[in-house]
Amino acid sequence: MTTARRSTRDAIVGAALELFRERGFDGTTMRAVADRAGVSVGNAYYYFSSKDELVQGFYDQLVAEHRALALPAMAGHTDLGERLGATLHAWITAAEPYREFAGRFFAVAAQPGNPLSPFSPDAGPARAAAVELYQEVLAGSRVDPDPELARELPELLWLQHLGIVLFWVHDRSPHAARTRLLVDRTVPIVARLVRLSRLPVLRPLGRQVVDLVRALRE
Amino acid sequence: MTTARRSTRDAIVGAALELFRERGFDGTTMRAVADRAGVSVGNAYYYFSSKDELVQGFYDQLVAEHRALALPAMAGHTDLGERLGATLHAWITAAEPYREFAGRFFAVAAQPGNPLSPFSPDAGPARAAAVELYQEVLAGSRVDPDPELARELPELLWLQHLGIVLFWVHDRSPHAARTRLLVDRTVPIVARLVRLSRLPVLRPLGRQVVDLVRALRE
DNA sequence: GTCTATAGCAAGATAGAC
DNA sequence: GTCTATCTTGCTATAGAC
Repeated sequence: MTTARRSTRDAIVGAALELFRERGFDGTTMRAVADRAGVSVGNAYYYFSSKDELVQGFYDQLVAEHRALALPAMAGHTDLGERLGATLHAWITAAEPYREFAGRFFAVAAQPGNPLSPFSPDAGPARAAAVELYQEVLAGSRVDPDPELARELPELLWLQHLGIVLFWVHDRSPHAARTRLLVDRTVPIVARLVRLSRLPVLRPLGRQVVDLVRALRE
Repeated sequence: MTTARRSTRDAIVGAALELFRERGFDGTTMRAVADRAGVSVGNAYYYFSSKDELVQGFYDQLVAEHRALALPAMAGHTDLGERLGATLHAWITAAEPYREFAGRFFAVAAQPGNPLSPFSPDAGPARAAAVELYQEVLAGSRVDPDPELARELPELLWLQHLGIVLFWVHDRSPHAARTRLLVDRTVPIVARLVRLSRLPVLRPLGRQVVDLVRALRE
């Protein structure tokens, strides 16, 4: 990618992010984005084939900010619940500035076939990075779950993360207070389940969960 | 509501559903809907103030069909897993004809603030009806869960339903085979959890779940 | 209160010249 | 790669018929 291409592209993404924050997603026109970026509408479409695609820039930034916040936040903690809570709260903090239009964005991302969808093949690397973060959450904690379950746990925690995000998208409370409440109440449940997974009565349950995850991955 | 009003409305919804199936949601223009319904564009907007609102017709129809399929399918069964599985499979069957555009539709519905969102106040009645169906699933089954948990169980099962729907939306496998697999694997897990909820080791967990649901309802 | 017809705007997206 | 001009379509407005 030439530097000219790179800088035009960056200018468009930058203008779009500014405008999304100022006026929200719907309030931002492609004309306005092109204007602020100093290019023509046609040129903006040369780089991004739709308005929806513009939010890829937002997405990349958010993932990076989340990681940057989460790693130091859980450093020093060894309790799974604490690490998990720190990671999820870090996400809420990182996403806060984008609340106004993030709802719209995630609705776009949730569309099947959309490259931004966390389940789309295009999102493979981003998804792997997210799962890896939860691997780190687990690695630093002194837990001893059922070994079979342990292998699927990062992915399961990432699924929990997605659920929290989905809730957040619909959360209209100030400072996402309800989502933070959800995190605080959900994390102990998950931590407890992981702890109990070694219990003989729960072993079959754990196996069923593992089988489920594996069956769907094929 | 006069019969004239009713039939015009039905004509518009019918035309929209036909076109959605033929060309998808995006491929269907309001002009085409009005054309096929034999009304003017202005009249279509008189009944439905936006294109999104047209899918309310689809939604209503789907809910009715689901109920009509689910009730006989679980009749005669008393095992919670069987009843739950029958209900969820019934939904997949009812939704099958709309697979092509349903993804787009649910993406619209998932947008916060959208009246079609299952969490919006406008959707209160529809949501209550859905939760009630799961009350019936439970009522006809011989299970004896922890009593506190039992009161929140219909809502929790409805949440499971939403999760399945979310998966289905992204499921591209023929005849939604993967979603059916998910149902078959998830249902025993849920049924087992409900059964185990009386166990002393699991009581605190059940309480945490109940507290969570109640805290978020406020 | 229900409906037609038509004109027109705003904004997402495209075509084709350079 | 970039532009200008144009198209498309969701949606609104208006004026009037019954």
